[in-house]
Amino acid sequence: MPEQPSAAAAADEDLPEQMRIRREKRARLLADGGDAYPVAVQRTHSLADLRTHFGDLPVDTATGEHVGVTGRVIFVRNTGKLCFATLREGDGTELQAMLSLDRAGADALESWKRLVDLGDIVAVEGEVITSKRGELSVLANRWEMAAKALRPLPVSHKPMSEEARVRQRYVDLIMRPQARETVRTRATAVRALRESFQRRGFVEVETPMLQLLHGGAAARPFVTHANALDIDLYLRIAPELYLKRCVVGGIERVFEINRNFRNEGLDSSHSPEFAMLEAYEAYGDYNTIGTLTRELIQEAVYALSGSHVVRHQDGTEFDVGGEWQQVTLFGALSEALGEEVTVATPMATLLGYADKHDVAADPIVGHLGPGKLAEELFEALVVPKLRAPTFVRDYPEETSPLVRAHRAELGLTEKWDLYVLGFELATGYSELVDPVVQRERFVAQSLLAAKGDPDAMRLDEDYLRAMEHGMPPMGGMGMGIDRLMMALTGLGIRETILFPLVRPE
RNA sequence: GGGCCGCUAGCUCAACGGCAGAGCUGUGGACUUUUAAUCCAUAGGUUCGGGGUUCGAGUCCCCGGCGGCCCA
Repeated sequence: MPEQPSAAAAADEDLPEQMRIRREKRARLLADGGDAYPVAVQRTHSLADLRTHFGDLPVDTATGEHVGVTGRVIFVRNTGKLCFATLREGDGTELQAMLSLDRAGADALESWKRLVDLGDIVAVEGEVITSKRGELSVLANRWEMAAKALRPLPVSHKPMSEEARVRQRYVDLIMRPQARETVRTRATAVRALRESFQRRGFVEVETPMLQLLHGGAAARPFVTHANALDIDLYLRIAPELYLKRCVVGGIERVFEINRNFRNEGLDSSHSPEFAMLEAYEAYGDYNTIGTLTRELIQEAVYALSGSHVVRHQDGTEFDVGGEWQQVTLFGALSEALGEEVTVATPMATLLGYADKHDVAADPIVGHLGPGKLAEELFEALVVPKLRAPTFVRDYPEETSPLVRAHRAELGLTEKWDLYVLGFELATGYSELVDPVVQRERFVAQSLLAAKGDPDAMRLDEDYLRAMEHGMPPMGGMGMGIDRLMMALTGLGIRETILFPLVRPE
């Protein structure tokens, strides 16, 4: 590779002073015969190990224990012949390192003061002691750079802007314990979900993300291209139709936790790619799958807090134990309107209520029917009030093309939506398993698509073929993992996703 | 898609149309018990980009970019 020192030097000239100086310190480490990025450093204990083993030492104790520790320097206090630094390691545990003239020697002390910056990762070898102020510390015999940081950290006493946190999550994670906690909370919750499924005999599968036809939900897909086949493919908007194929094949309890992609807007509660849980239970229905959903969430909460009380990072708490409230869509809507509304209520009447309550009928969807309008009224008038977990049951057939007809109520389907904190967390069905009815619903959707509705589903002939082999009665549910995290933490979706999509800088 | 707010030093933020500043960070110095250490000295800017008004624009106007909030 042709070296161009002049160009490199010119680039260095353009750097802010602090970055230039850190590069000079890196060069100095090398010039002194050291290494800014050694392949290995001595690490005998984690900082957490030391905190555990030497938890309660009296002030000004020398233990005689010699250890090697590592950590990122997050705070330094250098005096003439004695230096203090706070080291932080991955799980957030902090420990003080001390360098004294008499223990480490003049050279080590000098190079420490000259070469170590906030943000560097260092290795310190020395004795475990407590300082005169009682702080558990490693008093260094020697120190070594483990990884020189070439960029300064943000100020630790002022919060980073939300944009900076999202765009440079690695910095956010370094700086903010809560950011690291959120990552662990998510991992714990997802693990709890998997364990809950496993205990109930559910099998986890992975179904296609690249699909010839997008289906299983009403949403706009991303389109990509397979060069080998020279055909366009869709990134999946839902795994539903494949999971149901699994049930046809005899995997009677099946679930998947994986990513879906929807080519729609992004805001504080929507991300174009999002993690989704879907589960199907043969010989179940929307009642049993509702119970399963409640238990999954309760067990995840238990894994996090040891109780059924959700604790948000801002301190608010709410209890999700016991049975949850159940209402019907039209029942709750009737109550909110103070007028009896059913699935048979005519369009004109509903439009009157919409007008009276200032709910705008969606102008984009030209095919707006009474069922859709009833749902919009419900979303506007009832949903914001649903704070405690609530199952809203029995949606109009018109808006639920993959759900079977209600066993008792004409024009309704056996579907529930689970609302919590004013947003939709999960949805569950008694699944439609009749291939003839399914074909009719698909055809109707195709007509909508032909009329220009980009959210309408396409006819999936292979899925129908699967159904025609006999699909057992079943309950199914879907839950957004990111939404679940929002419910469990009280955070916005961009905080629960480690690296959400942002516009390029 | 519409409305409002914002974008200034590495970070967080000030600055009536009149010399672009503070704190932290950095740099040089003092300090062997610090905990956002302290003290002295000091450096650091394409004020998001482009155009316009003006004797003079970070500030006013127009266009664009990015972000946030609210509404659809």
